[in-house]
Amino acid sequence: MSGDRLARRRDSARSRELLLRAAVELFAEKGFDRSTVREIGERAGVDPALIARYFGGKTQLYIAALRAERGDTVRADLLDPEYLLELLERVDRRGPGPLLRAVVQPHADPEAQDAARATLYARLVEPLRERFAREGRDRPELRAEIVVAAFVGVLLGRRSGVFDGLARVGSDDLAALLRDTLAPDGDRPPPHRPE
Amino acid sequence: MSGDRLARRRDSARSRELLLRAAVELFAEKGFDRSTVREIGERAGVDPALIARYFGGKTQLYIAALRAERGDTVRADLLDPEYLLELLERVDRRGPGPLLRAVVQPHADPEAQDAARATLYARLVEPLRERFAREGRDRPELRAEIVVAAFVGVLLGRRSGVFDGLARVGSDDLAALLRDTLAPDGDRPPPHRPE
DNA sequence: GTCCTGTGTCATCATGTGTAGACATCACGC
DNA sequence: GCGTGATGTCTACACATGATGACACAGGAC
Repeated sequence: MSGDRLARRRDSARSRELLLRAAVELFAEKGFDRSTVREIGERAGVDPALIARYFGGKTQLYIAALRAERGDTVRADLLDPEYLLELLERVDRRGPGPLLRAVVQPHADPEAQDAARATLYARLVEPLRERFAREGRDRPELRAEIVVAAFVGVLLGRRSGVFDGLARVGSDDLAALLRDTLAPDGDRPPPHRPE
Repeated sequence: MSGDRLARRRDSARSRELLLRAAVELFAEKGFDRSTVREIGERAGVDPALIARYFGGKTQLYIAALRAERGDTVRADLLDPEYLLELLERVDRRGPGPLLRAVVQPHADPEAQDAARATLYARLVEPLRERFAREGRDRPELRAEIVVAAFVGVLLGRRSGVFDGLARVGSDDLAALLRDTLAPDGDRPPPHRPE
């Protein structure tokens, strides 16, 4: 039983962890395509060949990074003011996770695509759907998807370098504005669509 | 004066045009990174080496594609129901343009990045900003950016293969829902946030 | 000590990429 | 007919990428 020590010279668990952490960062910063295994290895301080050994390949590492990011699952939905602000600030600090990227860019690898889909639903769509259903709104799932997609658009747009104001505004400020525009406040009467 | 004839066997203008059109399509379908000059040439039925000759390189071709897409500039903003629906249907038919991709993913090439920014502002942000300013809302530019980013999120999310319902819903249906959730209806009283 | 398994390092391969240049072929003026 | 510039075609290069396997070495079992 030598696996307990942390500062071992040769420690596969540690190498694995370093790779995973670097992968989360890089996939978040540059997306899956533009991140290279060599760069991940360099940031982790670990030989990139170990990616293949420990994860099986770049795609599997991506999926693992997706799962690792999910670790801090929160039992709240986007329309919860606290959660919204927290999410905004987290993205400010650590950048968007690999998950958010998947929302707007289809993956070539269907396996990665599906992992992203499952994670996204569990973390963001489903809580929102529940809220909408609870509030008795029509088509809760579709509404939840729309809000999530819109929200992700704003989050990513903020860092894309394309929007001047969006990049500069503070996260608390933005949170208020977002809830103002995105969130259908409960007190608004349900729109009667003629159909 | 032989440039007038259209069906010439050798016609640089025609080759250029074919390349440009194929580039717009491919950049829209797969994004800048995943599109290769060889594939563009193949789709255009033109030798890819001509890309370098006529445009200077892949990046310059991308910028040209951006400009070409702008051709159908409309004098309307996203909150105009007709324009919204039209945009939705166009994306349905032809996919998101290369422009929309730039909203959520920064480009490696700063020149391309800036071209995307300028085009985006002229086509989408600025009209919305004008509307908001006309309506006397506070921070019209920031609001415009938020709405555009959110809208792009939905458009791209629709095709990312991550959202089930979003991918299936019809564009007219979606347009109604979008105006319902995204658009701050003028008649809605400004929400009084207790804080 | 001597093996032996886990772990790390390195070189290399197969493939795809953008780009450049050499060469061929056409249109057109003379 | 023939040269000349424009246009198109093809090959090759230099490079990056993901993957793989051979080898080196540590660290404990016996």
